[in-house]
Amino acid sequence: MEATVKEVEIEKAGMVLKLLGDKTRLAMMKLLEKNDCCVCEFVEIFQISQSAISQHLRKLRDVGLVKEQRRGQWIFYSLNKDSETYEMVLHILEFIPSQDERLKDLEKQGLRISCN
Amino acid sequence: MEATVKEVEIEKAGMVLKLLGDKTRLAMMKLLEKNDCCVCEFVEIFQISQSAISQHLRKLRDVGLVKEQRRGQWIFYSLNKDSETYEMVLHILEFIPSQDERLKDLEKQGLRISCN
DNA sequence: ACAGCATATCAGTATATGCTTATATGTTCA
DNA sequence: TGAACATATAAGCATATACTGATATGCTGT
Repeated sequence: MEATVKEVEIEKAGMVLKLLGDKTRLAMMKLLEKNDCCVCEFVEIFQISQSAISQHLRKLRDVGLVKEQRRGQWIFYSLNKDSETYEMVLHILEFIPSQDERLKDLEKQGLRISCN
Repeated sequence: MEATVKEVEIEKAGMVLKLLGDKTRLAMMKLLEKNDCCVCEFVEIFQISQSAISQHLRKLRDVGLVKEQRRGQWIFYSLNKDSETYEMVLHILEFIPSQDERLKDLEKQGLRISCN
C-alpha cells in the first residue's frame, strides 16, 4: 500500500512535464538531482551554446524547479526542494538513468576543475 | 526503502514527458487511468474539434501509451499496460487530481449514453 | 579602473506544435 | 445499397520552441 502523494494542480503539472519533456532539460535535472552544477559545466556537457543553456535554466527557474546560488564568479544551480512539485519531480527522475557519466567525462578532461 | 524502479531510456522518457506536457493529453491519460473512453466522449469533455482529439490520441498511440479497441462503431482507448513506460506513467498520474468529474458531468447531460 | 571570465538577455530564424476546416475511411442498420 | 454516424487523415495557419550570434551585465584580481 503506497502512501498518498502530494497532488499537483493539472495546469501546474502540465507545465512541469512540458519542461521535463526536453531531453536537454531532463538530463540537466537528473544531473542536479545528485550534484549542484554551474552553467559552464552544462555548456561542456551538452555541447550547445552558453546562451541556450542559460535559457533552459531560466525556464526551469521560472517554474520553480531549480534555484541559483552565486559563488563568486560562478552561479551554481540546484533542485529547489521547496517547490510544490518537488516530490513529483523526484519520482519522475527515479526513472531516468543516471547521467553522472557525463560529469565524470568532464573531470577526465579536466574541464570541471575550472569552477570547483 | 523503495523498491527499484524500471528505468526508461532518457530519449524515450523525454518523448513520454513531452506528450504528457500538454494539458489536454494529460487529462486524457488521467481519465484513461480509471476508465476506457471513446473519441466522442473526449470531444464532449474537452470542447475541441473531433479532429484535434483524434490527433492527440494518435500521438499517444504512436509512442505506445494507449491502445485502441474497436467496439462496433466506436473505438475505445485505454492505457497500454504493456508499454515499457507504463510504470513511469502510472507514477506520474498519481500526482494528477482525478478528472472523473468531467465524465460525471457528461453523464448528467446524458451525453455519455451514446457510446455506452 | 580595467581586462578577463561567467552568465544573462536580445534579436532573429527554422522547426515543431496544436488547432481548424474539409474530406476520406470505416461501421451499422434499414 | 445508401444514409447516418464515428473516427482518421490532409492541408493550412498561428503560435511556441530551441537554437545561434551579438551584446549587456556582473564579478574578480591586478
